[in-house]
Amino acid sequence: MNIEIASRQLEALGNPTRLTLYRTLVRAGRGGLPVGHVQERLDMPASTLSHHLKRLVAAGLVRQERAGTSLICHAEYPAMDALLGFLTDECCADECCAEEGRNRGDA
Amino acid sequence: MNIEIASRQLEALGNPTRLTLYRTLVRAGRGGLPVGHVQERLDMPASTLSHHLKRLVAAGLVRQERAGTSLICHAEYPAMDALLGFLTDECCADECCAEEGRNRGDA
DNA sequence: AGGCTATTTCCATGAACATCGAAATAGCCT
DNA sequence: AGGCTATTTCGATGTTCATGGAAATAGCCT
Repeated sequence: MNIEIASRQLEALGNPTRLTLYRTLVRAGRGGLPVGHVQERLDMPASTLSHHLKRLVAAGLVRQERAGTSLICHAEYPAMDALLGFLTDECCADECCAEEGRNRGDA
Repeated sequence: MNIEIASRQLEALGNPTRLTLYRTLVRAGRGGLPVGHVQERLDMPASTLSHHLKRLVAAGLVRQERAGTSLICHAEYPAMDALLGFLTDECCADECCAEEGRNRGDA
């Protein structure tokens, strides 16, 4: 993980439509969801959805798997974990945070 | 926390310059860092830095405190925690994730 | 092959973003 | 007030993004 990848992933999530889309996939769990199903659920034009989905895939946050004419979309949980870890990673590293109220591990 | 706020915060972090800036503040810990200090450390024009900082403040991820002519910037840790929580929040909610490999609480 | 469904790519348009120099402001100190 | 430092706002420019209709592609099925 590095700044380039992390910022690209955060940017991908930093749009209401895409964040909603991503959360829909996160909620869907490991089974994933076909594109068409997502489209119905979120009620948006197919081309718009496809663009956003492409961004999420390019960022490595979503994986797609073909199943006949449908494409199943899955949230890439490990990627999300890595991203979350990166954000809290070196918290207070320049200060050596020793107080209990605010550490990176808990909460 | 809601989609609007979360996506705004993620968007704020979704830029390499701003993410670097934010991480610098996260590393700095509760003591914070004056704008000028950040500027020297990241070596960027003051106006550019100011714009990015404003975005982070507007997103609620950074707090600023005046100290004489300097402005001390702090990472808002609670906001980060809330955001991170939001991302993993309803993981698999539509599927009832019961397997051990992938839950929202751990890791 | 022909038809059908699912999804993507092409294209265009308006909006928002990133960057940074120059000028303006805020706050101290004498 | 005058001068000094720290930081922000203004203004301008080029870039990227968001959106969605229309056309193209992918993959099945008969």
